[in-house]
Amino acid sequence: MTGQPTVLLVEDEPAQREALAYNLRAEGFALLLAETGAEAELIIAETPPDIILLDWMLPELSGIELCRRLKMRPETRAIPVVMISARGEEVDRVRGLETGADDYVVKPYSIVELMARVRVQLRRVRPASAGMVLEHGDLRLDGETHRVHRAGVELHLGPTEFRLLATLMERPGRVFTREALLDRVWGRDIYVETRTVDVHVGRLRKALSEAGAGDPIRTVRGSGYALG
Amino acid sequence: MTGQPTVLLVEDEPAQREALAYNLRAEGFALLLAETGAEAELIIAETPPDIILLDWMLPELSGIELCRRLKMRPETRAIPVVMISARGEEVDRVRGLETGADDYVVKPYSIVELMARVRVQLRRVRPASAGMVLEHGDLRLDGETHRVHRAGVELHLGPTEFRLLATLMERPGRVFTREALLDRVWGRDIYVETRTVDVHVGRLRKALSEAGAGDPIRTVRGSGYALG
DNA sequence: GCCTTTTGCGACAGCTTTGTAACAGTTGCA
DNA sequence: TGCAACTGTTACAAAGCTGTCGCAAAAGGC
Repeated sequence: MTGQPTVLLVEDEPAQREALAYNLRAEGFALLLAETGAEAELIIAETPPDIILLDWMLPELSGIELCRRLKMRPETRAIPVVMISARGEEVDRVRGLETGADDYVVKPYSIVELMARVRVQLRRVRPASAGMVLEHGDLRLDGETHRVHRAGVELHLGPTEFRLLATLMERPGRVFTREALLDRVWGRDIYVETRTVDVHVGRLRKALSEAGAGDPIRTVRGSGYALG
Repeated sequence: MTGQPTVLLVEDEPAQREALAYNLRAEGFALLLAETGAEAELIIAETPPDIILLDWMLPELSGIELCRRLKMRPETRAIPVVMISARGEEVDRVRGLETGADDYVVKPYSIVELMARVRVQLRRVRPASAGMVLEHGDLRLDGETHRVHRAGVELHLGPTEFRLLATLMERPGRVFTREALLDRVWGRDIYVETRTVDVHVGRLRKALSEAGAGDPIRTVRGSGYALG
């Protein structure tokens, strides 16, 4: 269906818009631009983007209001919205997320961080494993039915263990650091102890061992974990 | 282990400097700032950074001249320099690299791209960081899976031995002094006995000997060690 | 050949990293 | 409400790795 993901950037200030647009294009995204909330709504109706970058302060229809509207309609609800705000108060962060925004960036923000957040949101919507069937060795993970089999035997995993296994299976053999796993499995801004990863790997191993022999997860001392 | 890498940013225009500085900090780099070439030289002498971001246009001592100077002195030659330029002609690109700059970015540049280039350069200096596959003779080291094979046989290395081998394999034939190895494998600020290197080379040799015949590591009496 | 310097390497104590059970807090649901 | 499943943290033990020492062996120097 699509090549690169489509990003809708809604920002009224020209300088900001150009800087962001430049970096988004350089990242290889297909770009849609809107200066006002109303304009954004038209574009969304016509060409639904994969993700929306939304400035908080907009003339006419404010970003926060637009976001609320989007999250009300079922056909646009699924599109992730990343809010960009000049204000940094905690209140705003909470309010921003309350309106249904999926993530939130406060100026001055790091472009690299923003790009990372965009990528995280995109991964959420079109994750490599969503609807995909991952196979490796005697393992089989179905992203659509959320079922996992080992050597034909179905095994029961909790949500976190499922995502953990899916992440490892996306790139079999590759070593993931605990930080990378926290990032991909738990999410960027959640703070959890590094060691929590170990515990979940342990749980995953236990579940796997009940369906087949041998440990498919490799511990790489000093670095992290890998599949196979 | 090693702390975060130190980046020296030399840029006279405040707006540019602040934007870059912000993004570099957000990436977790330790940051040194200089506004002029002369200032940069002082800082480099005092606290050698891991990498230098250098604006082409600088008052007093121009970026290109500073770069040439740095590449002349042996003690600063190894520090990678990434030039930032306002002009985009091919001529300049070539000239920039001719002066010894390791990479080159033309304004307007994507911050993400710049960061990527910085990381590439850092990886060159700090070994074994990324997913490179190094091969030499019957040896094969995969940075992504952290696996090492000799003549097809997998061998098990501890983290330090792995990094040591990776360092040697990055420049086969080159003789590394014990100090250089301590610097690259153990990290700049850790103090360990010089002789510790010998012990680890010994361990590495032992591990290698279990997978194949012949010692691929050469001892250069009075100097250090080299691969092949 | 003898003496000096340098390197190889076994041994070991101490340390860091990892595995795992236990526990308390949460959430979702009947 | 109570229950069941799941989560994150902690503490402790086990495993594995590290750095240093000491002495033997090797390599030069003369």
